Amino acid sequence: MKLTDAEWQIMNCLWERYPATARGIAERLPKDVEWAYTTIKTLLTRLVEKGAVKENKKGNTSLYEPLLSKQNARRSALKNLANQAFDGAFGPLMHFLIEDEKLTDSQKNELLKAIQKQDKKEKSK
Amino acid sequence: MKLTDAEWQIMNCLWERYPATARGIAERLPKDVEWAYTTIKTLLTRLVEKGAVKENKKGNTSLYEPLLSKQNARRSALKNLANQAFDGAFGPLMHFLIEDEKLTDSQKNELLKAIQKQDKKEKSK
DNA sequence: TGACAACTTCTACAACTGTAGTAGAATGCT
DNA sequence: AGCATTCTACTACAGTTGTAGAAGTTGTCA
Repeated sequence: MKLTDAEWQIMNCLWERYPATARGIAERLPKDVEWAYTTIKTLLTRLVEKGAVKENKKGNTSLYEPLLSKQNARRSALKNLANQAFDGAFGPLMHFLIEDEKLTDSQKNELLKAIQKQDKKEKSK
Repeated sequence: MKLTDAEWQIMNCLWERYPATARGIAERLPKDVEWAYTTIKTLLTRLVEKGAVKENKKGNTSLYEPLLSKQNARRSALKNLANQAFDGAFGPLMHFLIEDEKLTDSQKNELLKAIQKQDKKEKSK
């Protein structure tokens, strides 16, 4: 499932807390995003049509909650990027990240630990 | 600079070898991409307008070459993804990759080495 | 030199995206 | 009950993207 830029904004708010009303989402959008209320509704409607969000009419007002998990959305986005820009493989992608982006020492340590931990879990299986 | 899906296809061919003609690019497109020749031309024109590609009319035929480097295109794409889906930070992105994607042992080793190497370079600066 | 091939530029057009207005229904306050 | 507020559903509309046809121009080979 592929999300557009605007849809990511909405989903990010929704994942942060749900069920949520359109109004609630409006309030949790980043300060610099100034969308008309109806814009948010439109986006939500599209997300419902896509099956990324569930809508629950509660009397007068709709409550929304994600069907697509953040996990999965991230996975798709990364997969997509890997395909487009890294020959479909994650290895080169990570490589690029490590070489290109400046990591602080603590970030590096954290990564090392993460890799090792993941390693151990793997072994114990 | 943001590239669309179709534009990535073109750019990938162009980075692989340039200067290149539209015909040449057509030939190097993945087998499953079957675009009319004019489709490729349209995309190239748009890329030129965007400033991602330079066009060089050689008599009857145009030669194209990238102005946008692969490096930079990748950087932008990653930055964009990080912003959208990982609160703008690369740390969590990498973390996600490491935890979520199954790495083979050798991939892990390679990463460890890469991190360490990068570390050393950093120190020696 | 004429005909076919290969190029180029223009135009087209539907689907998707970003962004929002309008009108009518439901709710709430006095 | 009546008016203001707040929702919702529907419509709109320009810009971007994917995809390509048409028509004119240049090159090439017999």
